[in-house]
Amino acid sequence: MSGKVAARRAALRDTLIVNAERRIASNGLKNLRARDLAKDANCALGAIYNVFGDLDDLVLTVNARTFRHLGAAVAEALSDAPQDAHAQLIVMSQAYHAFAARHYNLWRALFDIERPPGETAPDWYLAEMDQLFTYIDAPLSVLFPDHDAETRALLTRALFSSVHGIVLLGLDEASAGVPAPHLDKMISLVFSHLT
Amino acid sequence: MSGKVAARRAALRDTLIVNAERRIASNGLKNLRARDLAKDANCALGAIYNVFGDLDDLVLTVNARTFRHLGAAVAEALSDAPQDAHAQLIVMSQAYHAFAARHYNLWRALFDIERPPGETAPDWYLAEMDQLFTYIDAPLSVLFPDHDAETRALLTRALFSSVHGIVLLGLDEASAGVPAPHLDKMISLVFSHLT
DNA sequence: ATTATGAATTGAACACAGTTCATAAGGAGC
DNA sequence: GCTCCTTATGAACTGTGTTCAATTCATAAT
Repeated sequence: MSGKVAARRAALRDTLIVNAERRIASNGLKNLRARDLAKDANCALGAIYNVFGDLDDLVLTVNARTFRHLGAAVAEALSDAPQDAHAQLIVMSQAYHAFAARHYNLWRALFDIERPPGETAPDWYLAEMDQLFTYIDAPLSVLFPDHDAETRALLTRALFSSVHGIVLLGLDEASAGVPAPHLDKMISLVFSHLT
Repeated sequence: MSGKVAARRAALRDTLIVNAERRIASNGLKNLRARDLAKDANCALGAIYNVFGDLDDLVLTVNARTFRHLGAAVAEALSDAPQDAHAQLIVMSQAYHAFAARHYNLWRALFDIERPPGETAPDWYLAEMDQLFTYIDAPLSVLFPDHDAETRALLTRALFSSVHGIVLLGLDEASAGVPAPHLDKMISLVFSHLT
């Protein structure tokens, strides 16, 4: 049975992912320690590097999960939303806010991990991003049927970035610290003025 | 002459600030090294800690300068702007974009430094932020005279955060990477739809 | 001038990360 | 059971920020 090794490695991989996710969620990305993970998984320190290239690889794997969950949360909110295009944009954005607030450290890890210079984001990241853009693009087509595709693509990006910025600064307790209902109002304010 | 020591320390302080700023600007915050700074300043490693509590203290000092320059850039753009409220919002935002692009690493350092948990942002940070909010508030008062003060304050925050988000994601080459003219168009798109 | 005293400076040492790699342990094929 | 190759191990290596005992220096008293 030569799959013995593979199975053990796969199990270790899962254990590491689960524990890394738990540790990031509760203590934040910057408090993630290789030695803690090894203890969690009852494995040698070096074993982590048999399964992942380095810690960033592991974090990136956690991030892929997080981004999927984020996409799912937005999609679910959208599926329950009314037909009104404005309402859809607001519901999605508030779902983004809710996810970011609920899983703050995991959400931050999506953007706080830094890539070596010149390296591009992983494919799943760009794909998940595109998916979010697609959700936004539909109601925008309804609201602004006269825009050409490129302009609408820019507006889509711009509005996603806007919501991201509002949530990012709004959830940063130390600098801005806005209560959740205010954040939701800020989101709806921006979209309600969008004509 | 007891000012001898104080003068030497003040000189070292300045030297460290200037070199830290240069190093952050060219290599980014995460490549700033205490030992490099000591070599730059021809001082002992420990001398840094006679003058600053820790490296974060030094970076915070650099950040204060950067934030002042940022505020000045926005103010200057505003002073050259037309009377039209929409135009003012766009000009300021594009000035923000221009500053962030021109001094990318210094601008990132403003937000990438992390504070100990529970610690609030320094006063100069909040004050500089308020100043930016004030610039935004004026044209918004013209555009939306019917909003009460609190709603307008939320809209101000929301729009600042929006621009920040657009610039933040737009300048992140690895993930989004939007050319500068597109970024400016995204900014003007958002504001041109604001009614 | 000389010396005595305490403050300021120094840089080797410390603590603590991620990562590596010589060695040990384990499994596959005969 | 034996051999050989793969895999796992964790002590050691490298590179950080920070500290602090030892030293140097500035000031004032004599």
